[in-house]
Amino acid sequence: MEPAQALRADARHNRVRILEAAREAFATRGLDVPMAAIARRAGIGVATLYRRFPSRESLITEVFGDELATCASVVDEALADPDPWRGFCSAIEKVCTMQVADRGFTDAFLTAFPDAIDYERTRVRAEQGFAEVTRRAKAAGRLRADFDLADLTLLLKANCGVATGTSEAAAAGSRRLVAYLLQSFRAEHAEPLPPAPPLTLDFLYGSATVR
Amino acid sequence: MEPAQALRADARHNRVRILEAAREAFATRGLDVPMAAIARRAGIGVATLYRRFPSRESLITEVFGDELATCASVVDEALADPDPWRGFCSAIEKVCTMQVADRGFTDAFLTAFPDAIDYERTRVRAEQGFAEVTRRAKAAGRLRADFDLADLTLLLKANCGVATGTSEAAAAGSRRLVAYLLQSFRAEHAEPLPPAPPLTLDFLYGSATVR
DNA sequence: AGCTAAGCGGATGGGGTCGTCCATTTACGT
DNA sequence: ACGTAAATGGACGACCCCATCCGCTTAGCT
Repeated sequence: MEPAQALRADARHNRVRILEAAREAFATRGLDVPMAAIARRAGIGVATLYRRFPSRESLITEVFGDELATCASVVDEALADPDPWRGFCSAIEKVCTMQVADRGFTDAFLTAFPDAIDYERTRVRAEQGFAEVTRRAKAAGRLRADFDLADLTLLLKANCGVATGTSEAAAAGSRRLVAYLLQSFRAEHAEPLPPAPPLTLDFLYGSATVR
Repeated sequence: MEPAQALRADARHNRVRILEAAREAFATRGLDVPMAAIARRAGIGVATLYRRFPSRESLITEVFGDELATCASVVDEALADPDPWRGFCSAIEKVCTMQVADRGFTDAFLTAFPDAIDYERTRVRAEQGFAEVTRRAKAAGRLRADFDLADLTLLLKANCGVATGTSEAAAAGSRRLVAYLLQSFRAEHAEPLPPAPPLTLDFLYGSATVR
């Protein structure tokens, strides 16, 4: 993942400064913050930034690799919870909180990364873990049987819509939305639903691609 | 609203072509489609566009005035329905469908218009009408008592998040989200919720302002 | 038909971002 | 201490978008 071995000491140092700056910048200004702004915040020149990360995408991938890993660990925690339903709920709540806190993270979920292998690998791992959480929660009779994995995407995208701005109000909105939806996800009193959207790429990512 | 009287015939003609082109462009490409693209689609020069609508905002206001009026009439239909709950549900379903069909409409809901009076007036009218729908649905014992008007905004914003792209999948997602939420809104089996977000401006509009 | 003001659209300047090039600086092995 | 290759950063050209200016065209009245 990191060919950062052969780098000279100063280059290695700058590399982490770039990543810190990018994380901050993405979090507060979203994914399309100018590259120059990131460079300035890191206290380096634009050229250095471009040499280290040839495309904006590679930078994003690197930055959100960590946060995606956090997602995966959230799923692992959910799997470790003896109560499948509680695990299910807290996993969703945690991820949604992360989304609200970080605007770039929100965007990253909506954006297609044609060739970010590591990224995609972790994502798939988290997804499969969550599928297992789902399976258990259904088996325990707490999660409605017609819950579809696409409903997770649905919830995340809905949460994205609520998470505009980083204000406290957005956080409150997100909490409430999640509470509403979790209530609907419960097996008790479940009523028929329209079919889940197919989990195609253009639903996952809208039609957005990073430039 | 329309000082289009004193215009020469050709100018009047071009004005409607601009509006048509703008409606299409906003619907398919979102609110920040280049002005030049609108002009080209309308088959006129940029200058003409700017003379007729000095700011992008004035154009948006004009274009979405109609659609907002449709919203208001949707609310009126809901008020006319003898069954308050059915009115409540169908109003929400209709507006959400509109949002999915028109990307610009979605954006318009998220964007602040500091001085679009007509626009704002209609919006307030629709909002008050919906408040009445809400009151009746609660009185009929169908809508949960702790439903807050901010929950409508919450739902609309959530729906915006789902409505990226104009694909059929987005429509299916929206329908399912709405079904989930309407189920949670029902009075029966309602459970405690975290507090509703305050209906402040920065929640309504994120921190977005049209440029 | 002819006049005039309204209307038109291309060209243009100003601002902003992207991504590269190259002269200069700096780390690090000897 | 010194030489070399790695690393740096500012300047630059290309592109895109906004919004205005100005010389030309045309509708509509008499």
